[in-house]
Amino acid sequence: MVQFVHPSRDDITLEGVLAALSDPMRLRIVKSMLSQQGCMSCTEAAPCPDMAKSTLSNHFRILREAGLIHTEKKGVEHRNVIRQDDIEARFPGLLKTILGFCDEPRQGKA
Amino acid sequence: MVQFVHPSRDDITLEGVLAALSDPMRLRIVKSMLSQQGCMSCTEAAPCPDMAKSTLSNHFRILREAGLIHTEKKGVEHRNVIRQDDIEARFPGLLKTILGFCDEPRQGKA
DNA sequence: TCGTTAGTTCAAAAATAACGAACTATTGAA
DNA sequence: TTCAATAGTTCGTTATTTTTGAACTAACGA
Repeated sequence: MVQFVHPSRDDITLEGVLAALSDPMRLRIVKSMLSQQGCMSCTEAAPCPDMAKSTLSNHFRILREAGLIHTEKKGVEHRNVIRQDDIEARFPGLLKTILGFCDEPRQGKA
Repeated sequence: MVQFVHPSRDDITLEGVLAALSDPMRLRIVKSMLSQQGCMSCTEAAPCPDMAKSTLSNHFRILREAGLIHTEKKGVEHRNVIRQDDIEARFPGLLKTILGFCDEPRQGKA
């Protein structure tokens, strides 16, 4: 039985959030979850199709333990939601600021 | 003769900046440089005194190559300045947002 | 010139991340 | 109920990144 570890709002740290977002793949995951604004399964939010399941699972665990997403089991899949309110309460504007730049599709040289 | 690699303003990438700032030590370095608002030698900006010189040097190289700091040789030491204008031009508000939260000394459980 | 200081480079050790294989849990169909 | 399929996790190994100490360079001062 899988137990998900979710930090409480106050246990969300800046370094944890930054570390979680410093990975291009995780940045994309969060970005797609933000634009979706609803639950997404791990596979739905996968940043690229050819990523190993275990790697993807690990990325979600890191995002989860950093407090960026909330995961709960729903049937055969896991529903992930971005913890936008908690992060906003903890670090107002941070997510919007970071992901806002991420929205520019490409910047100069690819 | 040491040649420093500094990306031009437009070559500064979000992921590079986030990756550079995702390390607690580098975050502290940048933080102290921001509060100082002037040149700092590597040793002056060292986040902890017991860090190996090579590690410190490596952190500065990462910050430099991410475009966060500018380094130039001045006598026996290296003067590092934060490239605040370039980062602001590239990602307005990012640095202030991120480092602003970093200013809270400690948050809940240490 | 010699010693000291500040920082870099290199190669090896330590820590992290990615992967494939095996596993668990749920669903749906026979 | 049993069997196959699906969605993720966990584990152990490999690959990549970080940290470190040792040796080096460059600038300064006595």
